[in-house]
Amino acid sequence: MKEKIKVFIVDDHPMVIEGMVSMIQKEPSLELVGYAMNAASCLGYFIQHSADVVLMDINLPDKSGIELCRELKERKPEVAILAISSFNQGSYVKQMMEQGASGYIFKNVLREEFLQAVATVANGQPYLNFEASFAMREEKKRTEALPVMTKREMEVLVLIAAGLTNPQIAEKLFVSQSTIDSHRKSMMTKLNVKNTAALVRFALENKIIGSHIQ
Amino acid sequence: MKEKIKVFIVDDHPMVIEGMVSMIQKEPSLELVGYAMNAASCLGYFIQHSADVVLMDINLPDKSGIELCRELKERKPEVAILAISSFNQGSYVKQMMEQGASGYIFKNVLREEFLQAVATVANGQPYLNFEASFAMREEKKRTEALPVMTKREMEVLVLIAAGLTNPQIAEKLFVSQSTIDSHRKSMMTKLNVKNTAALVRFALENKIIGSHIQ
DNA sequence: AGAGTTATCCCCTGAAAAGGGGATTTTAAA
DNA sequence: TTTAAAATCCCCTTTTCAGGGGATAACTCT
Repeated sequence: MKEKIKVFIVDDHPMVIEGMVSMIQKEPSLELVGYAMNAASCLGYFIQHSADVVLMDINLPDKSGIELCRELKERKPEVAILAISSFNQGSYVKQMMEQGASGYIFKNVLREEFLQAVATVANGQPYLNFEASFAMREEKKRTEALPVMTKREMEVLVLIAAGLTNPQIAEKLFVSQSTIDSHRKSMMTKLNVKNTAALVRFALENKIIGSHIQ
Repeated sequence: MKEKIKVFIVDDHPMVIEGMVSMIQKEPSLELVGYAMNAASCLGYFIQHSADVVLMDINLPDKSGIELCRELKERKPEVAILAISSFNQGSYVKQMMEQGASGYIFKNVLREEFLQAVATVANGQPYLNFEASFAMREEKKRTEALPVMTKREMEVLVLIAAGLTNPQIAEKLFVSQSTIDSHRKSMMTKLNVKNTAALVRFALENKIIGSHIQ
């Protein structure tokens, strides 16, 4: 008889853990070796123990799944990581895969697909469910379509969105108004917009600049 | 012996359903009478059957939990609804409670609290977990601190953020430029900002206007 | 060493926005 | 039915923005 696949869970939702545990226990080919509700205790577990597959939520209380994925892979490259996210978080798929995850599924997958995904990544192959690969393609399209802003342009854009005028920005960055004006013009040309309003909106919607509510 | 509490689940995540089912089955005072993965089949169930408590996810594929809550309460006012949300959705707490939900908990509650919540709402009392009531207070503070925009001002703000100039907006709304100018001024006064950039940013961050990526 | 990009600076013009002031009518609420 | 708020319009001035046209040093990549 084949060895059972050793599974470890990191998720901060007891309900989801309970659900995954229940699915795993009903499946003879899988064996639950432990679970954690935050990144720290997950890393703690892997100091002395190991597993074949880690089911990893991308939203954790102490650090992001992306960060945890990177750290775990650094220490335990042989462990396959299957990222599990709530939907509407498609933008993380690309990042997780880049950090070494073997697979990515959404929490709304059916039982069968979930088991399939675990088996696939345990076998060393990648697995993305339909929505995840769709989200990844969309994300790629989106970022590729995005004009490249230079460092300086970003700085200026942030200050524009903060409500500063060109003269104020010029003063803050110790350059002349003409310079700020040039940056502004080149950004408007790149983004194909005609005024400040559209510029700010574009920047916020595409997360070129972070939006923090005061 | 007391009657068991009849529980129905609506959630589109099989993992979460599995988790809740598992918790319910381990608890002798609870009885699972069915589950649905979308709003339509939930409403379908309640045509012929009933339950004491409905565990309702606020993110459903076919309609929002807020809408489903309203409809279900309309037809079955005697059923207690316990809303269950992923975190970072605190803004929905207030709306759900207004639509007749008896309680609201986040998916990261512990098993004990989950069972406590079910028992409480089944008993006719409201139940909010700590995070939910905190989120509700925060949401209230946020919206109360927000200056009140009039209908017309909203319309103008949306068009400003869309990148239209005052003359263009005036043409679109069949009023003079002076009118748009007045609206713009009054908004800037209310929001205490000094230019278009800050105006647009404020509007987007406070979801006064919806942000849709093209 | 040369090509391309980035960052800096300048000129010009006309349009739009910012910031004051005030006024009228319509609508909603008390 | 009075009052308050909202929506409409106009005047004024100054500042900033938008859009064209350039130019030059610095840095990066080949």
